[in-house]
Amino acid sequence: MDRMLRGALAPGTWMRQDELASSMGVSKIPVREALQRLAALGLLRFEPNRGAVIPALTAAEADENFTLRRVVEPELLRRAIPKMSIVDLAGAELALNADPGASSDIDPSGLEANWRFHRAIYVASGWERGLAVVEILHASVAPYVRLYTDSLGGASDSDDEHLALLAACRSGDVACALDLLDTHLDQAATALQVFLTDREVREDGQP
Amino acid sequence: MDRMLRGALAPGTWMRQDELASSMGVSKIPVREALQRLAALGLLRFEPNRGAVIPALTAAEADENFTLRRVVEPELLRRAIPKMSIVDLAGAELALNADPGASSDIDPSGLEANWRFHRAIYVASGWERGLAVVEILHASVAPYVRLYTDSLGGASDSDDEHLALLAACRSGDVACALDLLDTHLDQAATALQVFLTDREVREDGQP
DNA sequence: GACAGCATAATCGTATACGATCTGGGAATG
DNA sequence: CATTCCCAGATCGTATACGATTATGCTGTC
Repeated sequence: MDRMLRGALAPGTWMRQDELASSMGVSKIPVREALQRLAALGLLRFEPNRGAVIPALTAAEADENFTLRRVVEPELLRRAIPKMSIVDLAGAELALNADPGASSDIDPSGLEANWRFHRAIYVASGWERGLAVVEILHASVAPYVRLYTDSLGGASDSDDEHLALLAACRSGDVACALDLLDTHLDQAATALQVFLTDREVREDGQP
Repeated sequence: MDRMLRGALAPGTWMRQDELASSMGVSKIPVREALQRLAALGLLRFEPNRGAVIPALTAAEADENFTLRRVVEPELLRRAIPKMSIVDLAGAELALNADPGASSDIDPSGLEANWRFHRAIYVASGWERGLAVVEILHASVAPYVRLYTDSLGGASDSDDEHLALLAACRSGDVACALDLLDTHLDQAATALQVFLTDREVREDGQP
């Protein structure tokens, strides 16, 4: 139910309560409560008497987002690696392998699979709060990452980085893993940054 | 309305919906929506058919909490200091001065005032998301900080640290400010840690 | 033809109502 | 006397209903 918003909907979309309610076979009340939860996380914004809308992200906000991820995720990774069991490793590998094959129709860019991979690693850290924070940060940029990933034909080049990261986790090489994660995030951040700044100057031209 | 939960209520307290509703002169529905927002932030937990309860924090979770703050808050501070206007500085000073004099009845430990001070600095960074994250982290440990601060007679010893931090902000000395913040958080973290571990072993004795 | 003004439809936000679930205490039983 | 069962009160979660607010399209006027 909440998963529908993890990057699947475009910014600016209005969440019609009656529509969601009838499509899910419930009344507006549980729908509104779910929307309020998402709004509290910043994935949605309630405007008075107008309902909930998926907010647009400025380039500055995206930059903030990735900077936060680049300070929080290393902490998760650092603590996760020594704790990763064989099952955790297998789970992460599974998330990776599910990626190229069955790029499902609702996730053509493999964005969900990508996040499941990172998540599978981070859960081993035992840091629920930190994982939640990162998950929100990831979700709030997801709509944009999806936009430019879909158009640019997929993020298959980052698969190598994922494999290398998984290998580092397996061998317990924390320093190497942290290094890989940092470049991984850095590349994603710059890619999104050029996409957003392009979009912003384009919109300044014809608002 | 949400402010009632910013550390004012003890863990384990059940949020009775009818009670809140009638005390605020509204029905349960807006109350439930507010509770859902808080639950999304982890400040509350909904248990099926039992309502919302303020969750207890383990020592490990408190440790995670402060570790996150110690990686996020420096980023906020680093970006805030060069941007702080004269109004921002005055706002921070005001929050400090309001602290010792009028320790209000609902905030005997000056915890609210303490947070307003830090917040007044961080808002200058322009990082809304990061500020929100830190605010949640602060709020979720607030009930415990309140417990040991109230009993130990107040955190007047940290006023010096606050003054020094404010001075560093004024002079634009980022390195010094970061150092002060780190020790500030470190002290708070260790104090809470001994309090919680004490509490946990005491509860192990008679569960 | 463009634009202000109004009527109508769509949508939101919340009060009320009601079935479902949980809690606590007393009666019945071994 | 301890234990189990059951019922009444309390509380939750959600469907329905309705006033309030906003969007939309039409009409009349300049």
